[in-house]
Amino acid sequence: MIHNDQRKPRPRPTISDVARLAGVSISTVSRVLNDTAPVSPEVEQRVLQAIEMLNYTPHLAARNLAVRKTETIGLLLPEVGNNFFAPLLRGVENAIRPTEYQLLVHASLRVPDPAPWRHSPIGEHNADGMLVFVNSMDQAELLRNYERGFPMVLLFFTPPSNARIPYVGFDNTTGLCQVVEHLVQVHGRRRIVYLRGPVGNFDSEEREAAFRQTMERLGVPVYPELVARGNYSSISAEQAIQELIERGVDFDAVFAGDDDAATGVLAALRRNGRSVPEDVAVVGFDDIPFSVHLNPPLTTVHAPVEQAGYVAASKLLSLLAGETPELATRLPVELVIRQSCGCNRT
Amino acid sequence: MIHNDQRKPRPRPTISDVARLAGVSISTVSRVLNDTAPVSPEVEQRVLQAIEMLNYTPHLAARNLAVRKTETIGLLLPEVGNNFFAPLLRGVENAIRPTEYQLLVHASLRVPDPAPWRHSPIGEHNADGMLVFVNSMDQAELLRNYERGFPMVLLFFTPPSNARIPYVGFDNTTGLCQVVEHLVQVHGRRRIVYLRGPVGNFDSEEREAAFRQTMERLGVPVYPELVARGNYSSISAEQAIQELIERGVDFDAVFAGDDDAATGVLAALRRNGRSVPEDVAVVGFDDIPFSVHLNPPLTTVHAPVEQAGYVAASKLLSLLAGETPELATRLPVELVIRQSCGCNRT
DNA sequence: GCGTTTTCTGAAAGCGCTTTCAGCATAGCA
DNA sequence: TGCTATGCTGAAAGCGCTTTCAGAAAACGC
Repeated sequence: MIHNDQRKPRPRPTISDVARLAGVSISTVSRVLNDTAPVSPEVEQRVLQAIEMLNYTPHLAARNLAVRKTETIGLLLPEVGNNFFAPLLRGVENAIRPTEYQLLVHASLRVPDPAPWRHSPIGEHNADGMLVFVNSMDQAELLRNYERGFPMVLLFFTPPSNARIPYVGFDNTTGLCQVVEHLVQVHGRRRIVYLRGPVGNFDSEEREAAFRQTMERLGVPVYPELVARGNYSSISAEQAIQELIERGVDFDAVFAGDDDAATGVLAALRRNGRSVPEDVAVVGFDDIPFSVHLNPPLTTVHAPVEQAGYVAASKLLSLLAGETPELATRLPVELVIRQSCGCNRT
Repeated sequence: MIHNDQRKPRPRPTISDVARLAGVSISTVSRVLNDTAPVSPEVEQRVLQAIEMLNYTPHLAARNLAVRKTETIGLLLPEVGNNFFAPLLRGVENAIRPTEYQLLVHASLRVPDPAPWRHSPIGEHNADGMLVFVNSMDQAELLRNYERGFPMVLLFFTPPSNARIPYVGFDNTTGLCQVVEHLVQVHGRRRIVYLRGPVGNFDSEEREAAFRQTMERLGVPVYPELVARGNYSSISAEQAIQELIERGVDFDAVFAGDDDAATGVLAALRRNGRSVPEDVAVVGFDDIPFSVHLNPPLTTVHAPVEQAGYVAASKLLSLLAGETPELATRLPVELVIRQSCGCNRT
């Protein structure tokens, strides 16, 4: 027996269908839908019934057009699949849930559009405001949106100096300071390799500055051959360390850039027979859930990613409510000492 | 000096503004925007210039309303923060990128709306089609959408028997069969604890059935005290194992449900002084990126999550193109043998 | 040179909704 | 009883766009 799977072209019911069935005008239907004006109980009942019968759902695009709001906020990401993307999104969702807002996520991967007039895939044409992740929007467009008064909040980078756009990030400086001090003062490491993040990454640069500054303060030289390029990923970190070892460079500790990179560092070290933390101590940044399960458990700096998402979304929400949230939020990070630095050996 | 940050109420330019500035009608502007009809070069030039000057961007909601398409596809998730959510999203994005479609993501967390007429936060009112993750939409609504002919494809669960909705999932049966055989035939384990997934989870149930079936085929009893409740999370798995140990239950292997759970299992085992894999072998499912970095490296079943996202999105896209994609796709999984089962000891 | 295409353009009708405005009862008040 | 509040409802305008339709101008055919 053939199952009848014809796509029934029965069009979705509109507000007029409901109105007709209920024997009222569309204005009245709209009113019971939105509770914007009193409607007599019996009429309301009829309308509700009609809605039920037709299985009617209002068409959001039409409503948006009429009220000139989209009720959605956008989240622009440079890529997707980053390991701390999940907690970030969770934070954003938590902030948004109690509101009427939807979340529109777009991972750009920067494929520039030939048509000059269609700017970002998400912008004031389809969102009331947006969360902009570092490196997901070029500065020109950022500024253009700002000029227009489009509500935005920045994640993990600061706005150009003349634009007063709220942002949230981590207190990279304190975090780096703590972890470096720990390496140097507690464990006496001096030849510390510094694995950079992606070029142009805000956090990465801030962290490097803090690193150099702290090292200087502690009177430990930053050996040029010990700062290597990474991009916050496991493989690139693994390669970088492999290369250092092959080049015969001597080092007794590595700051991996982030925890993802740290796993790569651990792998490379293990493969080359260097023991952690005896031969070389390794520390990360972020404290992703897996760090505790690494071998050895990773000493790292805990960055409250979920909270960052929550705070950023909250800021945007308050912006949308016409308030003016605090401009800058640097979330505190915390050194979490496990074993990869040399502490807590069993 | 006070920076002037007044939100300039200058309204966004509309197509009429462009038309006026260019000295043409809005129809003409629309035509150059969409290239839907020939426009003389000089006029086109004028329009383009006006667009440029006004920094005009078409209002998507209005366009959507007019063309009766939203150009977005929805992704409905039961929660966010799942560890294989990132690769899934990556797959979906990859499939979508070459198209005009946007991605609207919503993590539900099931807070039922009191208003009966506003169904899902994402549906035919704001998307042309959607990807439905297991447990993110109740069956009634699924069916209602299906009746309406709303394009959907299901992720990791099969539709109710009478609904011909495409879906993609993993070949759980083969995967489980392989891993269990490995445990039993290669390593001679017999008292295997089986950690379930969340109740009502499709994959979980399919896997359990396969587990029992394979065990029977191999002539190994499934001890009731060895099947424990988990929910594909590290903590719950840790608790479950802890409890088994405290109850004095004897076992020599554990199938953890998924890799997240496996980390919990490893932690519990380590804490109780059981060595892996000597005392107990542990295996997972999914092969998330971290599995290789666990201690010991986890033997698991590789599930192509990103591919699942890609395939699902492709199916939806073809549905939207009016084609009829293959109904069911079970992606092949593959046993990846590392050390936690007892192989490859150094 | 005149009808006939062909090319380009604008007027206007919608898309499905909200919202103002006015209208009509009915209730309240004197 | 007449008057103004009050409560409820519908007509109609409009949100910013696309798309038919028809008209004007230019190009073509003979």
